[in-house]
Amino acid sequence: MSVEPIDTSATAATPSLSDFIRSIVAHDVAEKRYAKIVTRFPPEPNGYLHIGHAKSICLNFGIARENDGRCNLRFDDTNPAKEDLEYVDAITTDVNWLIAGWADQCLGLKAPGSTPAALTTNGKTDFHLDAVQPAAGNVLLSTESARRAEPFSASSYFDQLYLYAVELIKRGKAFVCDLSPADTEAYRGAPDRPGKDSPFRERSIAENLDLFERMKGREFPDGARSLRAKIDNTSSNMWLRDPLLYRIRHTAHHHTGDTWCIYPLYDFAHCLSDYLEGITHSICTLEFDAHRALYDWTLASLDLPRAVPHQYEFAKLNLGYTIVSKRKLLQLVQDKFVTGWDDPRMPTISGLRRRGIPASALRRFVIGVGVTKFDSVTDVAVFDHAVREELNPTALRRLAVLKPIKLTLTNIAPGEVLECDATNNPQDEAPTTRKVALTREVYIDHDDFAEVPPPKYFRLKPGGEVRLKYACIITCDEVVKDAAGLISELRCTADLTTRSGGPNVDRKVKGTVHWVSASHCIEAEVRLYDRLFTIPEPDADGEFKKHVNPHSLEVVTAKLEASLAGATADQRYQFERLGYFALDSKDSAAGRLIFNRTITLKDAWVPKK
RNA sequence: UGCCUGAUGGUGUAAUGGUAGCACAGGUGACUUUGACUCACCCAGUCAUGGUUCGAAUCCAUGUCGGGCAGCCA
Repeated sequence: MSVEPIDTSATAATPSLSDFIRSIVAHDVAEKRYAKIVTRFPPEPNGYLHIGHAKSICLNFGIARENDGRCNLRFDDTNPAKEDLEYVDAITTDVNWLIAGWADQCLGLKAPGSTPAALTTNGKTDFHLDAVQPAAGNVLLSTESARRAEPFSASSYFDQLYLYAVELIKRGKAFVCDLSPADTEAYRGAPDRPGKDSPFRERSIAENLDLFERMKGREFPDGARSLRAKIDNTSSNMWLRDPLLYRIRHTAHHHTGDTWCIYPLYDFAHCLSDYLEGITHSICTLEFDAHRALYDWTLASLDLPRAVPHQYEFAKLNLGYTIVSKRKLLQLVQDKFVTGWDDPRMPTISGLRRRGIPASALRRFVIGVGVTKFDSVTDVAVFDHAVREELNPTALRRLAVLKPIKLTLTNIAPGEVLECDATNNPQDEAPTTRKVALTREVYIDHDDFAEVPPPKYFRLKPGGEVRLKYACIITCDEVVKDAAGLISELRCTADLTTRSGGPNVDRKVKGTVHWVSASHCIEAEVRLYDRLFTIPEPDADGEFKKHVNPHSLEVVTAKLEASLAGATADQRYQFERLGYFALDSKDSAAGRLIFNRTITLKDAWVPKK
């Protein structure tokens, strides 16, 4: 990794990223092996995208943008039983959001409704589907653009895939098998024990052709027959033991409807989809390593006329205190541990977005962890750091009190309003300010007062002094309690000579606290999120549900400075001394504001309890 | 007990036979009208054992430990 900051913008110079896959690509570029580098991001629409997919997206789109290439968005939709249009839409939105302003110029889409065109290449019949050059900007989201381009999908290759299967049969490399699923499994053997050939393996080509056509013709029920590759049942690689190519599923597909009752399996569909699109580098995660031999076998067996794609594998992302598995995230949704896929506690792209994480922060993080074949667990602190790095320079500073204690400044008259200048962002080169009202009654945060302070406590205590940020230094004269013994009010004196412009403005006190005027504030719901799991590796024992943090969400009614009434969803705020906050894109409404805490500020002070 | 794959500070990574570097975390201090930010300093590593070589994190051998592979999922 280079020492320069990671490039997360569209216009900045290409970052000097280096990893084993980029080295391979660089080598291929140097050798001029391809006219253009083409990668793809191929999610199955059976769930929402998560932070692990973000790594894959940034790898594939990153390689494309660094090499003036293209990255196709393709739905790997070959299993209608698990897939749904809801997921197609959600994934499309997520990908668009993550790459917007960074790599959308490399996004490969196809013409709406298009399928691979038949052509003759090097004297052979060939199929190819090229990408269209879409309009710039929110390509995937506007209906105008959708008329001109749409994501690729394996299901739009079903005709060609069927033809390739027939070709494999004709070449004696595939056969129709009548073994039941259970028998197929039994015949396959085990990793340390060879499998044995199916009794149907030596059927004639003519019979295979006839049976396969009848499979397609809805003649047989689910599971009755399958199309299998004829490879080697004694191979030490299980995926070479006559793997299935097609199975019968009388299930409607979200895209092709009832047109098909046979569907290709991943290993057959994926390599050929890559080929049809002219993919040069097919990048996937480590668990597909064993499949690479089958990927190569399938393409080689068809004797295709164009250059074939190659598969490379990298280690998927693991993050501390987080689950990164679509299947398990689905369980969290179904079992109501969270409110949905886009719950701000979820590591889904939609959840992170809703929590207020900028796309640039997500990119910064996943690019920063690097690409290797080492199965690692990244510390969440690295993610937190990336988020703060993006938010600190851009977030507007605002005053907000999460858990209010009323404080009366006894030397300020009721109704009197003292205007204070508050800085909008001290990180700006020329910071601007706004006015906040200081009045007789204000709120400070519960955590900023201690009747019995721990050692080294800089905040307010009986008889102690503290600065109200942007206002003045105050002294706590009296702690007023209600009948139950709970603190109901703090009576303090304001030293107005310490205000900005006052003679004693430079007087130093150890602590500075945030505050809001009781009469010039608004109320809002604020959702305080904590990590979803209580241990660093929630699924280490396979029981991640037992480690869900029961305190992952705390909802408070906060007091906010009045200017926040005009808060907008795309603006990020730093509530001073508390953290970064964003309006909830789903539940917040004008007049009923709801903020999500994106992340707390780093807090080096740890009181001893 | 088969095959594939991997191992660099606490964590994530860089170094492609030639000075083991960066980031995060942690620690100490400076600064501070955010206990934030920023700055300075500190901390701490090549899985083991052999071999090749003038020289090994890198190449070879053996071992150890980790991950993956037996869906008609992807």
